[in-house]
Amino acid sequence: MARAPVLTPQADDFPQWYQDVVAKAELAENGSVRGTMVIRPYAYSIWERMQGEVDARIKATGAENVYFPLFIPESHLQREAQHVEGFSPELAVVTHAGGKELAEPIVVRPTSETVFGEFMAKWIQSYRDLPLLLNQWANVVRWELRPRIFLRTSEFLWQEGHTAHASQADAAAYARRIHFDVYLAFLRDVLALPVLVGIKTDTERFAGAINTMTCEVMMRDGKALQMATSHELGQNFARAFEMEFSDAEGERRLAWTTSWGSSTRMVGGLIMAHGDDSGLRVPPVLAPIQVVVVAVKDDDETRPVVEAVERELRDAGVRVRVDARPAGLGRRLTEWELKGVPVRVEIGPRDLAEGVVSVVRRDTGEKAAVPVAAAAAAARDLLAVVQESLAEEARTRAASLTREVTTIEEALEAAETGFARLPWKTVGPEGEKRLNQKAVSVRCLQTPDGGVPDDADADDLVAVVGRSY
RNA sequence: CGGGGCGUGGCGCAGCCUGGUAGCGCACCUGCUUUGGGAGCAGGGGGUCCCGGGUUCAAAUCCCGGCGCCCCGACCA
Repeated sequence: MARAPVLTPQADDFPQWYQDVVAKAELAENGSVRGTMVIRPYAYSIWERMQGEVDARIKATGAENVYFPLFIPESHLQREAQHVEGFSPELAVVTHAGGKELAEPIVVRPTSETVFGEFMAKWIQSYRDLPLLLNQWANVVRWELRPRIFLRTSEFLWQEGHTAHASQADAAAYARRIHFDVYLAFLRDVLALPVLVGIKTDTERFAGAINTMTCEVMMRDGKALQMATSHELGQNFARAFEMEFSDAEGERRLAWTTSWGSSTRMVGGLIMAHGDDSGLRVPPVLAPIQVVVVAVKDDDETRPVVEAVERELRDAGVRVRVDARPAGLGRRLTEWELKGVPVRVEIGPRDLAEGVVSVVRRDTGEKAAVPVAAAAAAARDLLAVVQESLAEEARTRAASLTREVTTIEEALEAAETGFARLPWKTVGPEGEKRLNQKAVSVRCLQTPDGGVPDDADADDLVAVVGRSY
């Protein structure tokens, strides 16, 4: 049956499609201050699911949650030279409070390396205090030139981890553990995304870091989105904040620190990596609502069946929602499609007369008539199928839009539709500049087998280049 | 900062050129009928026309000056 298009088709205008989804699926709206956003209940529930999954993985690495203040003295930020330089253009600064001008301006945190540095320095006296593994869930503010809802907002929500270690090797190993066991695992297993892991080039590296690792994901329009980063900060922040400890031999030594973060940007990535012309497609493992049971008509015949299927699903541990609202059926189905609920069970008189219900997959639209008694099990079993199918589709798409090339010219051409892979030594800082002039960037450097390089100067590094958000 | 566009009920827009009762679609409220893909009919409510000044008998409309927002590029999770 022909359905009126609800959204601007992706092929017509991808950015417009994105805005349409955000609005029509009731995910978020612009706030009253430029660049800010109001996150609506459904998107927030997705974020809460992300938080839960990421938080559990962070804690499994041994880190503990804390909370640090929103305000940072301006002088703090200036303690690490590259750090200030990197962030000062996008700072929001408080100059007045309590009705008068402040003696020292207060910065609204754009990230918290500096405050964490100050306090971690106080808490670390001995090698026995190391490693110190902290994480916080917070909001940060960066006055971006061009805001885009979820992808780049002036204020956003994230988690930022800050750790201190006794040796560079330990810091490096921990940063990698976070990168693989938290970020890569979450993006791959929960968000069903194909992830490129690698390191950033000098120009793309975090301000103040000696090494930045990234998780890059291709969106459906072929552009890249950085979905999480982990930094080795060397001793730069430890030095700036005098983070010293006595080692086993009684020698005073400087700690090695890391920081790592992932943000509400991931919601935007989820939308753009899996969404189709009918709206969001939320992977079942993540979905706040995994199955929606729709009563075609809320009458005495369907109600008991709806309730039975709901109970059975709930008992099976499925996150289920019943929709027996009086609104027209078409409107309701459209809404659940926009919101990307992975599986729908439709229960109505026509099916019930034959003892069946309809079980529908959101990812493919495939519809099956299933006997009432088997409905809940069928819906539940579909969750794993949809999860894998979304993952496979994203994998295939990314692979088909990635080309192995040998020259900058070819890379530029490939970047018009997706990614290009080529030897880093044929790009180099000069080639990187040329790419940048055409709005193409080096997303990451990988080992030939797609791993994270341990040696940034290795001869055989592969550069993955593309356009990005 | 450069380039485009736009400010008119909650949302999307028309009206402006050529000044004269503020309009349409969606949404909302009430009732009835409906419910297998954005329901139908009937009735109803809701407006500092971005702000300030000017011209005029009369300004959403013309003139001057502000402000704000959105989109496309350079900076970034």
